Amino acid sequence: MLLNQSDDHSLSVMRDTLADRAADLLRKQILVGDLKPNEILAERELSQKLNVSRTPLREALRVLASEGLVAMTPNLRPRVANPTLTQLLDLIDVLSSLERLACEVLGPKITESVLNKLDDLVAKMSTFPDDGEELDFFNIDMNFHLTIVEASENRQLITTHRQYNAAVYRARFMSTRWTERRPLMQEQHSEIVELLRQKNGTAAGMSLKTHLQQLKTNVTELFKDEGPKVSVVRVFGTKGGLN
Amino acid sequence: MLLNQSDDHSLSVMRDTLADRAADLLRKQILVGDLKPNEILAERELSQKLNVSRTPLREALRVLASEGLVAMTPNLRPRVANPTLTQLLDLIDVLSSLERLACEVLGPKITESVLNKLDDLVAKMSTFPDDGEELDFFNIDMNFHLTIVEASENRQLITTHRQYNAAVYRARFMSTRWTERRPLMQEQHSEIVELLRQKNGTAAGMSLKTHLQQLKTNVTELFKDEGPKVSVVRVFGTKGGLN
DNA sequence: GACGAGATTTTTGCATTTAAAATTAGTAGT
DNA sequence: ACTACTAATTTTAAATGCAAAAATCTCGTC
Repeated sequence: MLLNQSDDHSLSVMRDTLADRAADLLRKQILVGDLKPNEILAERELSQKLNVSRTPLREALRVLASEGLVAMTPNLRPRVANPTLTQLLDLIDVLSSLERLACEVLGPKITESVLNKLDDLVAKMSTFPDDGEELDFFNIDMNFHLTIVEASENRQLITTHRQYNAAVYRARFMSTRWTERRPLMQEQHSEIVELLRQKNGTAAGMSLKTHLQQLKTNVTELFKDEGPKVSVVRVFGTKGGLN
Repeated sequence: MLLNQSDDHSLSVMRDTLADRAADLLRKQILVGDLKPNEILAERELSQKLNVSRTPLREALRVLASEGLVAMTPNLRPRVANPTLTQLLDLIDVLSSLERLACEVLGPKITESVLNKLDDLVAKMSTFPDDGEELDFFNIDMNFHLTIVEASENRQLITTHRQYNAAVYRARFMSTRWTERRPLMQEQHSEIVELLRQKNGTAAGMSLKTHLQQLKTNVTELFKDEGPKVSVVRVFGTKGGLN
């Protein structure tokens, strides 16, 4: 939990500031769900837990706010963002577009090594046992999408995709627990790889887009159960975060 | 230049923090070119100019860094980001995708009022005098694209588009100065509106995408002249900004 | 005149402090 | 018991202070 100077002497990490490391750690904790939506992130408390002063922590929180993971309203305590259904659907639409672009860029220039990696992931998914760890299945899915995006080699795309992915992470995780829909998922992945192998990025992009359309319907259904539970928080402006 | 509490008592503005306002102002200044690429943004100096202490300014700079407008490396003075050609082309690809999504969303639900606005902008562009102010022409173009994106009503899309637009702003401005290519531009805009009127978002999206492809070639040519001039700056990691 | 080692100044990173705003607790009144 | 209001407490926003790192300057040397 502490934010110590890492013991390994890897150069790049050394050069990180406390604010950077705090942001990284918090981002991770929000993703995994260690910090739950709507949870209060009081500066003092957090800075003590992280063993940092409030200044770098504040900087980290502000960055996370601009990424949409934290909701900050002036004078109010920051909270972990808690997107509404509409916001989630909007996010997924953009995420779709980004992954679609990745396919289109990747199509013409895809390498054997990437194709092998994708094949491998498809295989892993198809042989995944029904009683396997949910998190493992999720990670396979995630890796599949990430592999495609990273293979695009468009740095901006990769960064923005990472941010959007973070914002819908929980929703995506919940969605993979829908065991009945896993076969369809696996089939769609397989199709995408096939189209990429034919270097048909456009078609692959389309396919990926409809694939993520499924995510939207899943999320919508999930929200019927989980959504109303969460308390609504008062909001002033649309400045920072997902409110 | 100062960052005063605005005199009008509009509620939402009152609630802004100094960091928010500093970020807004700096963002604008970077866009317009008041702060030029690679220019050093020393904390003390800037904070004095803005009449703020270093703390809120630092927070603002960090946010701008996460938006890609400022390049921050630990212990080094922040600079206005100065994207390379590859980065610009990557940015434009993503920008394209975003605007394409806007078209696709907008297509089915477009209203008369939006169509009128777009018609108006196309008209303004077609009657624009050859010796008119370059900035005016640019603003017409900008408004056209912004109108489409905002009409999508996807908040996330609008925000991310704003960020990407900011990052390529200068390049886009330079591109509109290419007077010979303006007629083509105007024609493409007109086509897009026509497709949107037919509620064919997909086709409009495609058209918009090829329209922005033109921007890529323009930027590439512009870089041949302007690019090499700029000094390259040493960089440690890819952490913050566009380096 | 160009170059480089070392001292000096400047600048960032982070902690701490102060002031203002929001939250909470408490109390009186109904 | 419930509300309305006030006082005490907590929390953020912003300014300031200090140590460490980088940039700049000085001055010999070639």
